[in-house]
Amino acid sequence: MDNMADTASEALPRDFEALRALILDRRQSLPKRIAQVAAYALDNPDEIAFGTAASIASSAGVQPSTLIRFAQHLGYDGFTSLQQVFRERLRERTTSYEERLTVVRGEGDDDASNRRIVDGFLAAASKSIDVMSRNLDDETLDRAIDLLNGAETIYILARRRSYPVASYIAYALGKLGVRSQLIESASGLSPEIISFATSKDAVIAISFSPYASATVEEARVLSANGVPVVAITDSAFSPLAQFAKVWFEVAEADFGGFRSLAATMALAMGLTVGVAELRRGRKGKKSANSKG
Amino acid sequence: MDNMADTASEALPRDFEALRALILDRRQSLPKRIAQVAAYALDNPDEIAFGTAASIASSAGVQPSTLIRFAQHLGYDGFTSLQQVFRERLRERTTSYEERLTVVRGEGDDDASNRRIVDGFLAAASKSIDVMSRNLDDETLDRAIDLLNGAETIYILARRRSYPVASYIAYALGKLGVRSQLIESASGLSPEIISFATSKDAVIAISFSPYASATVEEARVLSANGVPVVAITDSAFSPLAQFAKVWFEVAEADFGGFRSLAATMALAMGLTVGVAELRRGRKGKKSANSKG
DNA sequence: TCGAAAATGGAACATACGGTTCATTTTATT
DNA sequence: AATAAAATGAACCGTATGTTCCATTTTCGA
Repeated sequence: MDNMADTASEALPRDFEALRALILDRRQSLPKRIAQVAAYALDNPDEIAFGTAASIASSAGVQPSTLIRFAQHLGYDGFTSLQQVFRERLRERTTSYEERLTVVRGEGDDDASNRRIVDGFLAAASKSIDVMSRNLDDETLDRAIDLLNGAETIYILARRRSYPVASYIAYALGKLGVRSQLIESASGLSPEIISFATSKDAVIAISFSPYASATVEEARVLSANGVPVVAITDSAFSPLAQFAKVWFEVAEADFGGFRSLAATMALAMGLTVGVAELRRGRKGKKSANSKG
Repeated sequence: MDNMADTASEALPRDFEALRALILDRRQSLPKRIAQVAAYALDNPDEIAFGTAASIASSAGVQPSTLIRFAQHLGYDGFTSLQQVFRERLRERTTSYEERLTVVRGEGDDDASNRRIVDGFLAAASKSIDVMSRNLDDETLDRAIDLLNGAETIYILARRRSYPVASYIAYALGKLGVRSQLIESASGLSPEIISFATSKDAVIAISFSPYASATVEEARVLSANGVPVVAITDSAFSPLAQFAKVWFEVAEADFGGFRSLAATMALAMGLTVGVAELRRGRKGKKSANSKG
């Protein structure tokens, strides 16, 4: 009773993240069964949101009364008010874009068609991000960044649709103090620039079907010259995948024939900043992060 | 009883989308109060998921018993089983990126730090898209596209961080057969190119704080020469907003000092494709709305 | 206009729910 | 080892919930 008085003085978490932090903070000081509930709650928040005290208790392997004690330990006056927080969490999640889109499609056929177009691109971007978030392989990423970290100059190879990504990488690397060279067609100097690259350098090549022949050819030459290639492409059958030491398969959703660049952009920024981080501070091995 | 027997032969929707389709299908044949509930349910699915029969009925302006009748009309044996579908819908939504991020941060502090960086950019992109989806104004969008539709040549103005967007717009407009001119610093010919623009043309100018002086200056000159400007920027106080006939405020989330481009990209593609659609087929005025 | 059938409102009902209480077990302290 | 304090389990209780039932109103066809 008294030991929960001081905690009641702090405002009770009304949102899930704060509650989560509170639970993790108290984890050590909770009684065994209560801690068991706490762990279950953080692992199965949806169950807490929808289940009944009895069903949750059964799933968590405790008595229903323990749930109430758990809530009271945290300062809530009962299980119900704790449950509200878990429900709010689900409420606040914004509607997914897929869902929103189908809604939009169903209504007004003619008007707001411009809005529908933008929504389409937003949905494509969102989906692409979602897919990448699930499919990206940590180890591939680490290898790519290690490889790029060792390079004196990073050459960036991309044409047409992929070019915006390349220009963003070049911009970011420049801001981060990493030497880089963007290969673009306009200057007409691509062959000369490429001939400077050595095995001490590295290449980021970006190309999606239908693959720009210039990008493929240049990647081939560079690879043959011993310059390691990191490729971002859309398929294992991509010509780029053959020449690459490390390659990422990125599945971008499309809308109206134009594929999103959102996932590729995020990956590109990840590579860029990852290299920059390695070079200052996190040098070599990754370690010594203080806390979360 | 009998008229719902044949519907019971079809499997009952267990997921929300199927339920939604079923309701829309039956909409016409439902009694007035039941239809009222049906409309409320589709408009406030979260309320159905979390509320009690009494609270929902009150919000929808009907008796609790009507809710049960509604569920039974659809073939469910009661309100509770219908509610399950609305709850499943919330359960199935994939975890949001914000949430996923905090989880990642909490666990393994040392390893997978590269992954954390990419996740950060994915989260920033996702958030930006989310915000745009909520804040984008349909009327502004329509005005911008109408304005661009009237242009002989579309000039695209952007430097530094915004340049990737500009290059993508130029690429897309080219593919769609819309005449455009990308203004870039490299050529050193910006002033000459700009001097060709007339009031029959239009400009898309993109700049975020800290605003590239070249972009601002060129937008000023073009605007003074009577060339209408569509601006994409980050604040009402942006210098670009002053010169623009139409301007969009885009709030991009950032990670590690680098702001996302995801929302800006989607908007840019929307403008681009919107104009192209207007020019072929949907030509000129938007009208002829058939229904609501 | 009349009558039957469907729809609706509202009260009554059974029960499943969260919360409380108390006996028992476990833990900590001296 | 003895005792006090905390934690736990399990039965109990009041209430709020979903559901059912019935009287009334509305709708539709003859």
